[in-house]
Amino acid sequence: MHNVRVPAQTWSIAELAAEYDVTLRTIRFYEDRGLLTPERRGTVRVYHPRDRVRLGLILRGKRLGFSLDEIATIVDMYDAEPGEEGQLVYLLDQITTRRADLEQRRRDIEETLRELNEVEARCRADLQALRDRQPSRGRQTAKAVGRRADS
Amino acid sequence: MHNVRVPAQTWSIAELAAEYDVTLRTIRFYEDRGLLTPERRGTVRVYHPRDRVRLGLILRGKRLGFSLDEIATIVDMYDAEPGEEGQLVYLLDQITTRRADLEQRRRDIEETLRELNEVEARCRADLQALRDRQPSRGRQTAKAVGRRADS
DNA sequence: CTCGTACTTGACGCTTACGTAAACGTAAAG
DNA sequence: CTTTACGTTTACGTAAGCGTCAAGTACGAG
Repeated sequence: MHNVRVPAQTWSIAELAAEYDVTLRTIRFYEDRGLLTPERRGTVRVYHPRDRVRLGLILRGKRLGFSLDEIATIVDMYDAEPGEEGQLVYLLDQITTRRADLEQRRRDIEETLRELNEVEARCRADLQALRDRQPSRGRQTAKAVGRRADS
Repeated sequence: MHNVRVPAQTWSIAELAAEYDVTLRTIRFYEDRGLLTPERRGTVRVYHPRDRVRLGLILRGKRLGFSLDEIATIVDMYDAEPGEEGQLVYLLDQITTRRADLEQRRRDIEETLRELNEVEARCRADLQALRDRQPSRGRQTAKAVGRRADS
């Protein structure tokens, strides 16, 4: 089985906080919400690789705009034990839901990016026109008409 | 110029709310935050196509997890008048920032989708194994080991 | 022993994005 | 006139996601 027995590194709360650029308060808050479950040595928290990975997932979830509750269900999917059939079916259902959600977001993002490109093009054109025409004073151009969102 | 003079439809607050499936409260709140500026006929709000488009943009922004403040800057970009050079340069800068943000989100989403696919595959495999082996009772399989996020 | 550093648990505060009444206006229908 | 539908403002409530003290514990260095 080639079991290499890597020392299984651990981290303090401050180390994790520094690495992921969050505050101690935040990490403790996530624990309070059941998203992290560090070991306790006496009163002190000791974070294992598992916790570290989960923190990464949590923060990615946050970047995606999920609520902590949603993140909880997602993260728990990642390291769920196989369990019984009902559990597995439920998990598959959750996956379907999440995927639909993410694909909607992706469509939104791509649409927004396309529109940003248009706005940028208009912007550059205006800038160019402005510089061609009047190197010092600005003036309203006729091309500016009809660009507002009132079509 | 082929100016067709379309009647320029308007909507009541309830109509917009129904169409976009939000509450009246929400729409009024967006107005309070300066995101919408409907016409007033007496005391009553009258929404024009421009407002309708903006509401759509706002809601898409929300789906993407932006705050209303962020959404405000985005939406205002869409129907900004050309203005002076400084304005244009600022706008281009904003566009760059937003684009970077959105592209980060897209990467996050794609990574998450890939991982969801993996989880799903494992899940289906477990389910299959469970059904092959024990059509009635569930049992823990050896393949279940080492899947948790503690690698 | 004292200091410094890192950690702990409360507990209160704050912002965002609305929900939820309460109380009132207006205009058409019965 | 009363009801009904639809709209209005004002204002307090709330859940999420932390920030920010305050006060105490634990431990190695000097």
